[in-house]
Amino acid sequence: MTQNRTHTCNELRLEHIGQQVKLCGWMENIREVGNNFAFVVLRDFYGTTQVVVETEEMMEILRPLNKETVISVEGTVRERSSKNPKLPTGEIEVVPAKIDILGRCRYNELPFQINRSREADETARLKYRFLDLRNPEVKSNIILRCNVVAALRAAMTDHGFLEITTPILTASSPEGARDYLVPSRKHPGKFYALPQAPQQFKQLLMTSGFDRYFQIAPCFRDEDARGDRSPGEFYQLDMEMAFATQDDVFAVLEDVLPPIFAKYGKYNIASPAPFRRIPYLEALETYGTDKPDLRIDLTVEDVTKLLSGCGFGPFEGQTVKAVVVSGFEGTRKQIDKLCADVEVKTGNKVYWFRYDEKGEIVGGIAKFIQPIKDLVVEALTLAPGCLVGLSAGALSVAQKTAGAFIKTVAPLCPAHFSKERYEFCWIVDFPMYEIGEESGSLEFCHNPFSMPSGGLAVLQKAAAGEIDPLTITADQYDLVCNGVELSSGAVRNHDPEIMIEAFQLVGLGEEDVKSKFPAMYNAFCYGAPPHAGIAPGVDRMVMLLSGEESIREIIPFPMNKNAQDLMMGAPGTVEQKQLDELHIAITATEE
RNA sequence: GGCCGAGUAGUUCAGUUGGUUAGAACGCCAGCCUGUCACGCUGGAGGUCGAGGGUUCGAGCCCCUUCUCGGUCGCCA
Repeated sequence: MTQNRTHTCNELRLEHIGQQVKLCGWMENIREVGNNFAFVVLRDFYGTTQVVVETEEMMEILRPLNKETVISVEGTVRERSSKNPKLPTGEIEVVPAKIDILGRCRYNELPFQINRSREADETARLKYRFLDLRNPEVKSNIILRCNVVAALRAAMTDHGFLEITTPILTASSPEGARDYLVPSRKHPGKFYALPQAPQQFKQLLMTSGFDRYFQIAPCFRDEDARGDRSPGEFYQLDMEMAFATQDDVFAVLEDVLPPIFAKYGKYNIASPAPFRRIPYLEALETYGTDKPDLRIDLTVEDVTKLLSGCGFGPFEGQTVKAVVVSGFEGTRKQIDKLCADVEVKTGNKVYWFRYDEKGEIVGGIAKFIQPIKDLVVEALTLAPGCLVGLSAGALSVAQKTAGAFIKTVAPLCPAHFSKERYEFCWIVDFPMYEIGEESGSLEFCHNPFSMPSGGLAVLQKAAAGEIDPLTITADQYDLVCNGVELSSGAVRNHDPEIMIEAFQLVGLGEEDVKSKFPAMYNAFCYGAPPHAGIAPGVDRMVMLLSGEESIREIIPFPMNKNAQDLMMGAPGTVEQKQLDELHIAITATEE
């Protein structure tokens, strides 16, 4: 009995009455109800158990102890005389014969109260994350994450995928995000980089003949944080399949994800396979975004012809988009707030009018709509009692603003927003090229690894001027769930000739391909299989499943917005000797 | 880097038009309490109002600078 606990703090029930047991845990609370009488709540990973201290001998041990001290309690299980039906162990209590102190908590005041840590200041929580994680509510997200990762591993393995780890110390990649660099001791002036993704390695694995690869892969990008984007590092369910088409990749994730979302998610309904597939341009036109939330049944309609000449100044010569919200019951105040919110979010104004219960056009820009009322009612098939949101500007501005309007108005209209579910969709047919905003010339729209739809022939037509390169799409796709972009993937360009042709369209050549992606280009010259893959973000998936709004809630030891680990003190200074070994000279410091 | 918001007790917050000794709740400490379970009751300690400067007879409050945190945009093939 002196060595190990016999039970956890969530195990004892009526059936254990009379047994001698040993429990270990943290003293979560002490309720003294008399001179020689106190209740101690003992907490471990599994739950809590009440310990009753009713002798002077035990009280003497207990009195000097602060909450959160770790103790072991040996004693007898007894039926409570007043039971607590709210607790799984609420029918019993343990009467101690022996209490040992295993780890004393030296402080009688903590940075925050454990069971209310979620209300505490973010900085304090991060600095004392080990205390924050004692809070069962905080801990549960980490447990959820473990379960989800385990389920993903099991499902991928079931589908014949091998988990293969790829290097963490690798070479800097020329495109994409800022790299985290690691100086080389043995090679002065040279650096490793932490991988932004295992992209090239997984493609090399395909070239090596591995048929189905996956990895819960750490990825490192030195970019600024967001609410749903942790700075520095994040995890992806990275996968790649040889001899695979877009449909093959879709089939795997359509099989793997819905059961996991339904089982572990806050909502237990997930859209079944096949997920809806929406071409990129159609998504922008219909939903005003390339990551639509399909739980919302509101869409954007083009009303340029109908309204650009209605006499309302901001519509003149612009693209005008409308969103019809039928059965809108919000107040005028809500409409004003709604429009203000969208304006803040997008930087563009939203206009509106209502087609009220009496069939009158009222509110907002009603004055301009009134004269063409019948046309508008017919074109938008308006029913009495609806709100119409309008946006105007260049095509993409009008689309984006209408999309933001949909997202903002949805929470006000339960009839249009079936919230308690997971709705997946694929965004497909991304354009291969775009005109760069800064350069004004043709650039890769997303990444140069994707196979252009139609392959070499299409690229050659574009090079010959027979088609506009901007019309070329790539076999590239995004996975979107509830308005959150979970992932990008693509059928890869595995053909050196097609790679060179694709690069030539943006004014680069064979030498650029070779110098930017030497290993991959070289490997592809030795016989590469067609292959395709995708890499859904694990952190974002867990956020969706837990319903948390901050990414920090689902990471065991998160960094703050400024990429600092306040608990460990990273980044930190290092000794001069270390710098010397690495041939590094510091040219600027903080403070 | 731009913009928005916040910073007052260990914690979460209030603090009116600039005016007496800066308050509450939780936590902590002490006392009382033999069935609590957000225990209860009584009392107590605890403050560089983020920092610096300015205006004023007088600043938590107004002005300027600055730091920190959060959100957002840029950025994230």
